Amino acid sequence: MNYWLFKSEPDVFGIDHLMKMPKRTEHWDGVRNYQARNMMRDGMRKGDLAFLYHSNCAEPGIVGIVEIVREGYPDFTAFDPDTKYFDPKSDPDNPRWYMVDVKFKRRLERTITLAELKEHPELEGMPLVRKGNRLSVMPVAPEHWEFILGLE
DNA sequence: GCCAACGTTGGC
DNA sequence: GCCAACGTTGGC
Repeated sequence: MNYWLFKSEPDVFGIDHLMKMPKRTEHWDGVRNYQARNMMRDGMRKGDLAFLYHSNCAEPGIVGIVEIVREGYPDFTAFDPDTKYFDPKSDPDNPRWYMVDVKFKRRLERTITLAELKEHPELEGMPLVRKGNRLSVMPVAPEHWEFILGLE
């Protein structure tokens, strides 16, 4: 089992939106970064767990846990000119972008803020706390996963 | 709203 | 293949 982290903007699609979806499940579309794409297409397995992180908001931080319930498949929003994720270079016969389905597992008892995560030398290796990090999907080392849950 | 950091694009 | 220009992300 592997651990991951998904960023989302709570104003666009946050944990409150996910909780209200049918089966509390939604496809994680719109990722348009090759590193992130590779992780969703090749790395994530059914049953893997991931932190849900809220970015671009008053209190950026980890707010909950989701589970991967469907492994990588083509991101169909790339084929639809009516969506803002449309990418004419993604061919349905050779899709450029992939997504997974995630299911709400639980909220954390409190938001573990980015500021707090940065205070712990144990987490220095995390891409999330590195300056200028812009990856919207990233792996979480098991020891970091456990450590963060211990902060809850 | 500012701006640093980053990924992508495209000219050469 | 290099690299400057550009657009975007995201913390503050």
